[in-house]
Amino acid sequence: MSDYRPQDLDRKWQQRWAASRAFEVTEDPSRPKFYCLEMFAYPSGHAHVGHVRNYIIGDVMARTKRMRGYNVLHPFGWDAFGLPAENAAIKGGIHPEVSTRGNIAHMKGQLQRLGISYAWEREFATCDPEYYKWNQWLFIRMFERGLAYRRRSSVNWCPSCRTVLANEQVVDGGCWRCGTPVETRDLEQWFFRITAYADELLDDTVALTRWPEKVLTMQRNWIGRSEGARVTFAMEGNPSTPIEVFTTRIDTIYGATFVLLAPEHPLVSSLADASTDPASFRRQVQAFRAQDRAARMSGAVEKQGFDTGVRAINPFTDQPVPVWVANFVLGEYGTGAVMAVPAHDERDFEFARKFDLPIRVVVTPDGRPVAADALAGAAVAYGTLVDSGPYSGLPSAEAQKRMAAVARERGIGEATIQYRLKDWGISRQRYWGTPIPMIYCDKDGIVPVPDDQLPVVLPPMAQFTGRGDSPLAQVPEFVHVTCPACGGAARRETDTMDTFVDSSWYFYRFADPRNERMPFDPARVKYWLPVDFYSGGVEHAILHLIYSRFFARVFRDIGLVDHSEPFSQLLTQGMVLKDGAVMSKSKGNVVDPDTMLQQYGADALRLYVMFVAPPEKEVEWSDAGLEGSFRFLARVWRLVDRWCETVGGADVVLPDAGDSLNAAERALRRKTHETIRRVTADIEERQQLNTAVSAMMELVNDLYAFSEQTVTGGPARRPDAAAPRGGVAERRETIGVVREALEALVLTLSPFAPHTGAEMWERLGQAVTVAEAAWPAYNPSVARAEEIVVPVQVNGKVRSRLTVSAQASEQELERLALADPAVRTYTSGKTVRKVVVARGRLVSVVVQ
RNA sequence: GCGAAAGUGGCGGAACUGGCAGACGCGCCAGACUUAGGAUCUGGUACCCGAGAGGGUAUGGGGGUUCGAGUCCCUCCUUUCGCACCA
Repeated sequence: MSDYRPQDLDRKWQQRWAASRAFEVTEDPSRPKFYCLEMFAYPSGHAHVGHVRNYIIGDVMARTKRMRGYNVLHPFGWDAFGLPAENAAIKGGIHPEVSTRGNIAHMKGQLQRLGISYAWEREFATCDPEYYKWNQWLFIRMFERGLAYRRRSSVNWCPSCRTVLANEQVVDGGCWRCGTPVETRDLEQWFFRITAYADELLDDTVALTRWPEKVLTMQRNWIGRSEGARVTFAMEGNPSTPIEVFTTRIDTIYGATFVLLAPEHPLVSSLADASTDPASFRRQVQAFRAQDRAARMSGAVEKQGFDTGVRAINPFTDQPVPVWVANFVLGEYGTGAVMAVPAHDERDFEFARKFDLPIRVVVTPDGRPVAADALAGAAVAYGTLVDSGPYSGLPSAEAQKRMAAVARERGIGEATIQYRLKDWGISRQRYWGTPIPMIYCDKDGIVPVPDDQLPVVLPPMAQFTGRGDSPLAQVPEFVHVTCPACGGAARRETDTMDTFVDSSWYFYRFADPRNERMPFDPARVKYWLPVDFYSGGVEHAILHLIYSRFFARVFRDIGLVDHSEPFSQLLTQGMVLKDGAVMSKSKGNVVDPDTMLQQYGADALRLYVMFVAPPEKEVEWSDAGLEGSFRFLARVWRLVDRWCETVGGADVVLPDAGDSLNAAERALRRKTHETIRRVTADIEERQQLNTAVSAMMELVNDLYAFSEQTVTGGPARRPDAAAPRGGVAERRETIGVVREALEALVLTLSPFAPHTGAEMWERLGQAVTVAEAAWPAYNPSVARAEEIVVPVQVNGKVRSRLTVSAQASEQELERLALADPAVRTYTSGKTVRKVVVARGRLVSVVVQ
């Protein structure tokens, strides 16, 4: 008799795995590979059970695939650069390097105590110069290809702290530290030309069949491709400054009765100068620009605008139309100017009604004119053109083609495609990130750092003041450099890269994490990639996953990889809530895995988190549920404890056809194989890990019932009493069947509960460890039931059940059903209209 | 507002291709074993009527297709998530 003491098992097996480097792998062309990856972690200090759920999901997959014969790569690392560490340094004076390394050490310990089967030999952190060197290398390759470029762009600026703020440091429009309202400043910054891949990133989403549709939809919306046309409106009396607009509805251009400019539009400034009251003009523009930041968050912003006093010429009607500045027109999208067609656009309609601007109906459902006064709202549907000169009578789609073609002939526009996706601004005026490897020379301009001088290492910094722009600009030894081209005095770029750069290719590095000559060896990446199973939070549905898809294409075009999509299958795991809210330190509702481990061991926690709900679903944490999983493991433990001696040394070969088995033995055997089938499919095909666990629970329940029936004493009725420990009355067949069941159970359970599984496997007398053991084989002929129960419905209600051979024919079933006494009480005196037989499932009788 | 997903016992959730709704677990009730049990084992547990056998009603509401609907179609309601003036 031995008690279930999971803490001892955790320690024992974790030590063994570490000592034998059990989960390290090498490329092996003779075996199918499986690259299982969970999104790496930001080392915040402590992992809570919400984070940990993701690692457990991945670990169940990895361990299962290993047992299924795959060569499994299951690595882990740290997304270690980022703002929180730097903020902490500003507040508390601890250098980011120090706090980050400390946090990594602690979290690594947490994951190891959970028994996650990582190839720790491959671990790295993005703040390792050996890693970020290759960020810099890749940046230079992108610069060479025109994929990295520099332009002016605005940043958040706190006038009080005199520093640049990241978006997440702007809280309710104010600075995170002092609350001062944030201003906008224009700085020269670096961008990645992701828009060059917009079409490809969009089109290829259809090939991602193993991604959640939700994520693909979000990505498609993010890219936001829209087909339309650019059209030029000349300025009345000033042909040198035309206004270009983008529209998806050129078919409605005869209804364009005014033009709207974004407050940021380049023309606005000169229009202000020319206006009758430049000061008031500018004041209004400034007010609109300020709205963007603060008002946008606080709900619906009312549409506002004012007349610039100038007019533009509608190039199709040749009529002058007023030009207004409007707060709802976006400066960054399209051309920053729109033609307003109030009759056919809701926003324009609202605006026109508010400011009493003219409305012209130019598209109607049937081609018959409609008075503008009759409109209750904008008519946005396609239809037939009216009052549109030579285009009247054409359907919208046809008109769009012809009008775009005519615009092109006349040199006033053309059909074009517009994206919502913008180029990726990667400059960060921060310390704790990858230095951008560029040098500015008065003579040679922008010069990349030569490859052989990489990495550009972050200089140690004594003090973090949180003032000024880029912290690196305050380190003279870092800034002053000689120009690689002319050898003269030059200065370094002092911005660092967005940390999303780090996370956009780390999954390649895991294939070859110590390479000193290249970001990775293409041959190794060719073997391991793409990632077969990638899991992480939905919060990365857009940015991380789209940037990674972008980087994969860049690597492909550089010639380092031969695929376009880095992740074959994506699983977005749901969050773990506590008291109905996401766990967070500030809310004080964090469930610490270590506390749970001390009480119940790693396996109970792992099992519970897998059992409570399907992986994608959000779940509410429950201590009672965890307790239940612990009880289940103890129940399995007692079962194995009771049988291990009997079964351990036994060598019983079960016949394929179970002729010599009695009914109970055959039933147990059937259950065993049915369980293998269900668990395997639930893990591999459906990733429905909760039902895999319940299938195993059913088998355990059956094993208890079986022991109860067939063996005196029962398995654990009296764990403390000197109950006979097997070997008494058992038939060889019984032992064989139980042994098969227990082995299947322990094997299928071990990905979920690896420590308990390994120990029980050992106790069952197995020579190899459970992690190396082969997954149990499913035998369909054993799993098939000989006898089945078929319900019989009369007019849709179940009235009887037939116990028949599984081979019973449809005719047989119909005959038996109609002859059944219970059925006859409902059919007697009535006419049987119809009998439907679903073989093996059900008989449905219709009477009248 | 637009888009997507989801609504099943007291709770978490099952139900694979349209075929016995509620697997499995939690909780609760009872029994056994016990000095004791918050351990363990066994049984019960959707709701209503009925002593019982049994009957009826149930998968957010309403309608439809079908021998048969949690599952498919239409419509409405609610919740969650995403996008939120993208012209």
